[in-house]
Amino acid sequence: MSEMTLLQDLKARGLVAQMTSEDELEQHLADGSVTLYCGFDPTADSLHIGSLVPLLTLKRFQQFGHKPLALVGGATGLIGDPSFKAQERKLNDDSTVANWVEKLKAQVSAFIDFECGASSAEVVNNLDWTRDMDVLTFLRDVGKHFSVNQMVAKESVKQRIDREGEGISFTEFTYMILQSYDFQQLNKSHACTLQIGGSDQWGNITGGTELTRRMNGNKAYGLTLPLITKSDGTKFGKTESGTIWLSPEKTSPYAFYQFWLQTADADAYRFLKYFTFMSVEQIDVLEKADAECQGRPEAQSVLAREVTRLVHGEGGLAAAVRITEALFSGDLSDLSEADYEQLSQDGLPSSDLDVTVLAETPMTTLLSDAGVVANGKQVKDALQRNAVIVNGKACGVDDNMNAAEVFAAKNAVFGRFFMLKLGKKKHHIFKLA
RNA sequence: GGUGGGAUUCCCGAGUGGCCAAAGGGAUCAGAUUGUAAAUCUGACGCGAAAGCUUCGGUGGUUCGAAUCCACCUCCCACCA
Repeated sequence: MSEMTLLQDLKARGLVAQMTSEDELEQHLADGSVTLYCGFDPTADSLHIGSLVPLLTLKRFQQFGHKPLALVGGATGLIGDPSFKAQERKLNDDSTVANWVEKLKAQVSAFIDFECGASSAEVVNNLDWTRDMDVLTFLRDVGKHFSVNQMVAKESVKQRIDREGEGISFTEFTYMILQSYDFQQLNKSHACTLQIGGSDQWGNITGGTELTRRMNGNKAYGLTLPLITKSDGTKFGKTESGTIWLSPEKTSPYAFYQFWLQTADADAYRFLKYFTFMSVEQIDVLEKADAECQGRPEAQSVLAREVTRLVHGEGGLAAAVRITEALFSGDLSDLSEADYEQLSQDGLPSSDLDVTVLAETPMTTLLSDAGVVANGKQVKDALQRNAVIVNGKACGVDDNMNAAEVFAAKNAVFGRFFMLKLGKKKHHIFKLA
């Protein structure tokens, strides 16, 4: 890392999708500390792991002495980015968005350093410079610089314009102008000269560099990060239980850790480059070592550890590892009573059993109500395959109406715990109340 | 405002009077195999333990019987003005 320039490192990691005038940008970054920004729109009350790449990239720039601005889109979040979206989106109401803005601000702040002198990060909100702008000013001062012809030609809105059965509202169409205006504003107020973002943002970013040139007469640059793909072609960042969020309330550190641990071999080294601060050389060494020794590679566990630590800290990581080791590597009978308590505190799903209803509640209902699976069908399927295991004992179809016996106090560990396992990966602790 | 097209189970997408809880694909879940990987094979996949119940934008209607036919309504799209 010491010998490589920032751009070389990013390229080695596969983190550069597109950039404006590479040579000039390289020179610009070499000339001194650059202020750059990346926007995060509030489309939910938390960011998800997709935002991790740009977030960490901001940090990478900071490590090289540049000043990152994390922009939270209090204004753009009210409009909705149409880029590569197949359909027009519903508008969220402004109090919701305002609430999300606050949450994102806090989240984003965890990844960049605010106390490091000249390159200290800042969080900005584009609502601050758009809120009081009136329509006529917007149209005359900003809108005049945009050619609809060019906007229509952008790849990012093409499918909305060309595709049969879809359309785009003026509101969403205008999104690009707003984002471009952000860049121009930050260029004016913070001397920001570089915007980074996902590759879907290319159109919006180049709109901003253009506008900055026209309105401020300044050269500005753009760089986009690749879309994260998986080798099997399915969408990155989703599991059966939905999106992997950065917020521990929405995705527990344990679930988060498990997500990374289950990365396919074919993706693991690439993800290490994207999502960790390990050097490319270190990762290459690891890859070589994994290739040479047979059996299970190290990559996934390194990846899971590194990313979980980045997002949830040492404490979150420790909790995730504790649960993982208890459930997957050891004998459950090794667990102490305190361990069971700790596991549910660490984020292993758990729920209380109501003894009085056990007799007439089928296992299917019990488990789907507890959130172990989405519906009773899955439990039934698992029962048929003996894939429901309670305290080490497999249950069959016959046990479906036999919950009272399965969860009888005499079968409980320490008189009150049941470790339920469905399939190989799902665990749930039931506690007698 | 006019004309034409469309709305199907998570997604894409068949279905145009009974054989439809609805083809096929994707996603997802489980089993085998494995390494909590991939690939492959198998099963599940509206809800329900079951009997059974509720669906095909909405409301009415025709019919023994409708996702399929008719009327009206809502929303979306395209083209024309």
